Amino acid sequence: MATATIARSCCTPSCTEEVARTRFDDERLADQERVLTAFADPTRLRILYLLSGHDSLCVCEIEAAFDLGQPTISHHLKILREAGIVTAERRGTWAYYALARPALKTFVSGLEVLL
Amino acid sequence: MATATIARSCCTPSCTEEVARTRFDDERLADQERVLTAFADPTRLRILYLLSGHDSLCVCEIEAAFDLGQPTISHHLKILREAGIVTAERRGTWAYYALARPALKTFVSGLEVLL
DNA sequence: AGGGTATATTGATGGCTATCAATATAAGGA
DNA sequence: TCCTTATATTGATAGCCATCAATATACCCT
Repeated sequence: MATATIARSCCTPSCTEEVARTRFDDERLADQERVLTAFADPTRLRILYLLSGHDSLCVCEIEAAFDLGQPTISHHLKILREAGIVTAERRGTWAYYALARPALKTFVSGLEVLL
Repeated sequence: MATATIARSCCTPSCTEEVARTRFDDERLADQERVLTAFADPTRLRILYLLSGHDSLCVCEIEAAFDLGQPTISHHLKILREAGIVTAERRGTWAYYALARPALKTFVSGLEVLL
């Protein structure tokens, strides 16, 4: 019967070396991180859910769903815009926001490579 | 020929009212937000990518892939653990981390309802 | 042109968090 | 038991960001 060998290092040297040498695709990760940061806020996540139930919504309607000042909502919409996951269209005095579904789909697919 | 009517409000009253009345599933959203917050950090995102390429990794190996102190990596691993997207197993002196793939899958599916 | 409404921007501020240094805990070997 | 190594926790701090008040801009109507 073989005696159980006690490991004297946590992993094989080759694995340790390979992990230590890992280089990341920084540009791709920066994009992904921008979207993730846009998602990772209670208000913005709720805005996205709001938009998912409608073709598009006017800013004043979005405002009405929250107990937050108008500049705050405008700030969040800007972050969502800059992350590329919502679109904004001006019609007269009003601005209409909608999900950028293709970009969202790309983003979710990007996460799936982790699985 | 019909004269173009100028809108005097941004949307239909019924839509505006419905949006204003929107109630969110706060508990579900809190879970989702915890995972999103765990994702939305450069170091943690990279840790997840590292883990995705291996069955499991020892903490000291993860440390070696970053220019950060050991307590900082330990802090990030804790956040990932508490979000439920990685698992930790102690074997002797070492701790091995791995992706919690089922939880990740659930999370990604949760995002897909937005599409 | 002037006034009113909708949205965006700016500036200030409090709270959160990524990081580190120091310390604590856990486990194994002598 | 003592020492060493691996990991976790604690405490302190600097930088970031969500929020608001004030202001600016854009657009429409008269």
